[in-house]
Amino acid sequence: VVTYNSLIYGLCNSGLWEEATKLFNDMVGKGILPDVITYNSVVHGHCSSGQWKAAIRFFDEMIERGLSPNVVTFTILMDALSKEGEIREAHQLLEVMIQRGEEPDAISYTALMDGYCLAGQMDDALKLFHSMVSRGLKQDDYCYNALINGYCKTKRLDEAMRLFEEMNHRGLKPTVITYSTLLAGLCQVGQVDDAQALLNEMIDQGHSPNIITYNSLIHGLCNSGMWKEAMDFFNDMLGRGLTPD
RNA sequence: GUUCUCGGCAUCGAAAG
Repeated sequence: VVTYNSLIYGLCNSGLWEEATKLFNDMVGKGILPDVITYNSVVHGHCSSGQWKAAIRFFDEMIERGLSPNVVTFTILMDALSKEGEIREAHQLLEVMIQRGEEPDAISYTALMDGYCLAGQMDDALKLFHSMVSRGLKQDDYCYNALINGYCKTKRLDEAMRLFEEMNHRGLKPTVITYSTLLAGLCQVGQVDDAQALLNEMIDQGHSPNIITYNSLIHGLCNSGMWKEAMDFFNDMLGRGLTPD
């Protein structure tokens, strides 16, 4: 079943549904029953290509076959709902899983928090962030990044920077994603000097800005009409050997 | 050496809705 799971995961991630279905039937024919991981792979594949109906079809089928959705299954669905902006539904799933005795983990919480962050509902996101502690879950760099992104999107750079410092204090290492998020936020509100300083700090800390980092910077600057500064970063990027896309 | 297979965070675009 591990062999089939690996193959089906790969095929679903590439959107090769026909091939995946063939293997799926193949394994059943050989007496190897798809398990919760098989179904999770298929459901996730459909979710990440926006095929919500198909995802639900497999979710239902899985239950019909007597398999219990686990924390990963629920997180896949919550993540998909969050990204679609159906946060109310996503949050309901969190309640459902708790009622069923499936313990949500940090990944589940981040998926839902990200939904609130993308929707700009920062107080709801914060509530979840705090409830992680009461559930004994560790607040990791992923969930800090999601929150920071939310504050950047809502142009509350003070809060975003506060969280950035908090995560440093707690020994969590900011990643290239953390820096890119903040740089984009700073540029969008016109704090170009702060962005420049942070970029320098990032490099000092041994993180190389990538193409997305520069795209974020340039996009933020152009968005606020600062095309000159954007050109500076563009040249900077070329100087670092990055190829614009 | 957290090691058989599944889930969470950043830019833009396309598709879908």
